[in-house]
Amino acid sequence: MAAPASAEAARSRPVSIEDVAGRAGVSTATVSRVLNNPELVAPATAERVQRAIAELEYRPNLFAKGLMTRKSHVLGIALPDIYGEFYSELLRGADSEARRLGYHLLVSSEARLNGKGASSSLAFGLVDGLALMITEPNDALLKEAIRLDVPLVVLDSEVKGAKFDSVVVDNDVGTREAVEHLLQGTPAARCCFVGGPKENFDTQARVRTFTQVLKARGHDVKADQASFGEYSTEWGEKWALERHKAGKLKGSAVLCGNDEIAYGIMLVAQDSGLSVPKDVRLVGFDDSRLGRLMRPRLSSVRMPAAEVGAAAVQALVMRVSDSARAPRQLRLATNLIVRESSK
Amino acid sequence: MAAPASAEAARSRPVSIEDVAGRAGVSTATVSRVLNNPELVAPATAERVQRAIAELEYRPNLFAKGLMTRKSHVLGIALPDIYGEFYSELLRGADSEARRLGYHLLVSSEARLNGKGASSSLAFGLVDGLALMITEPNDALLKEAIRLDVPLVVLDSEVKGAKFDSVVVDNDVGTREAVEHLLQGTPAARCCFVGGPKENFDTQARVRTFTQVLKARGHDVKADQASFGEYSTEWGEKWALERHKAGKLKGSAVLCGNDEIAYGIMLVAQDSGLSVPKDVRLVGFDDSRLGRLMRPRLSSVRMPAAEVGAAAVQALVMRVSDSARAPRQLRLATNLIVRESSK
DNA sequence: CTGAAAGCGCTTACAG
DNA sequence: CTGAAAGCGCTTACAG
Repeated sequence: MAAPASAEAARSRPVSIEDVAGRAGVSTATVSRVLNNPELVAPATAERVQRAIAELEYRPNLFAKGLMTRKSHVLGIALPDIYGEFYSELLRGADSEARRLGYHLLVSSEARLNGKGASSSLAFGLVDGLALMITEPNDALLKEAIRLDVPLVVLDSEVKGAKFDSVVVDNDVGTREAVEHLLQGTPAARCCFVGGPKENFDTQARVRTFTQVLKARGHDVKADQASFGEYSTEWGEKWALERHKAGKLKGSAVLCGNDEIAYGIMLVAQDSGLSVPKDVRLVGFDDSRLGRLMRPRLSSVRMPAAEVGAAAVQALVMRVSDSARAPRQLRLATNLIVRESSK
Repeated sequence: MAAPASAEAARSRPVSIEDVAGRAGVSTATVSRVLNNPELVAPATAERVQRAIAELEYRPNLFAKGLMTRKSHVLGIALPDIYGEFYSELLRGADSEARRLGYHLLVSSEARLNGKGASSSLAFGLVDGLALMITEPNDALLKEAIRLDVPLVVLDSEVKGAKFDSVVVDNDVGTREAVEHLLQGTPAARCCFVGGPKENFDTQARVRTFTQVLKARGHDVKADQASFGEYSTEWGEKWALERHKAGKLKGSAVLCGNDEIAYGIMLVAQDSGLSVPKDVRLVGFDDSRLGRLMRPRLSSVRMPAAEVGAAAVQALVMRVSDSARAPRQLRLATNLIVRESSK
């Protein structure tokens, strides 16, 4: 009564539920029940079916299943880019949470909708829900996502009064901690913010808080105290070089848009014979591995990247089972981690 | 004759091909042809159908489609981990190639099959093919992948006489270049290899070449010339510290398993008052961003990560359309990039 | 506890 | 060039 060595290889088409039913001497309905609602089936019958499944190495056709259930157990996640630790961490957090909940992740790493709009980067099908990260204004992309008509959670971008969930990082807390930390020991007039792209939501939130905190101390932020560029070491170097030429680098305390920018500034400072943190105090953003590798070690505002990914997946899964659920805005805190670069 | 504002929202179930057929006054077969083989349909008819599709905002049900075509246009990619630039780059390369070819990527970032085997991390369904990265011996995982019975391409791992495609990096070329480069200026007895985990396929390939090249110069590699640990800065620091204590760091030329290890060694060397490259010459592996950020800038062997990802996707897509295709082994070259750390 | 049968939304010979 | 109809492999009321 042993099964043929390779049941499946012998036939032309894959083993179907019908084959299993035949072998177990039951109807396909019963096989289906064994798979999905075993409590409805008599133990003895169930066991017979299970044996047939094992012997035939049956694996359900998920297309047929999805056609009935309208569920794929696949979630889409669309990121503007996949580079850098933040995205890796976010993806990892999302993936492990998805796995835990019985889902898989369909990843798009270039969801940018480059101008033309034609590139329909979200041409997902088969997904039960979509997590979309939007870091800069991009209405076209958001509209496209909404048109997909699946549960949607937007990351990093706040849309007031939206009909979908969102998960954002609360830049405010961490930024405030960082600025107040820098203010201890450096006068407000010598504190600077060196951010990423001006349109970037995070950059905007951070500079806003930076400005507020200084203002609360009675200091109006001057034009040259807040600069915008990109999230790169090069931009940090450029800023530091100019600042140094103007004779204003020494004595500054700088909050950087990310750790790479901080690294660029640190390199220039050190090359110029300035000591970090004695002459220049530095705080980065992201708490990346890079920051821990620098010497002096970089103080940095931690972003809960993995948590963002996991929260997005959770929100999506909740909504899949309860589409009436009220839209939720989740805000995850950031926090300052002080290391040597700003002591 | 304008379409209702929101055709889909009005009904309970989504728009189907039947709705489109009704509106355009044709059969569902014709609608299907317009979608998949427009050249079989009269232009006037096709246009009428297209209009109906647009008005109703029809989007095909991919489950039903897949049930017939047995194609999802989704490719699985399973990595042991998702951390680090190598994986990010690989994923990015794979994703953009997939997009170009009309596919999507289902990503699993923890394909490790931790001992128990139970964790069936490859529980992919719905995929047309699977790219699986295996960096250390893991027969259970490979077997599981084979049992999935979809086109398979294995990354980073060579399986002789296998029935599936594989894409590997040719460590040999780059390693050879690197060792010969170090040998110019440093005697063979003072050249070292500091690798990652001993079981790691890349580590093994590299130490093999390292040994061969030295042997070709008439030098037998001593036990303390090749060390194994992990791919981390900490391991690099540990190695360098011990080596320094033994008074043997100065004058060494070190080929490191990755850039992080190199960074750890560089930190210790500099802290010990040794100059890189004057007292210690360093070459890393991966040509990561980190390497370019270090000062002195790190020489490194470039790994074509994005190309590996893209090649994997290509192989899979080819095999999806031609399952009779003979298994191919693709080997992508590595190359040394000399910067300041080994001059 | 189990089965017969309808139905999910497509594609594709087969006829015309 | 187009349509009627079968069929892909499941799930799920509905009966019994």
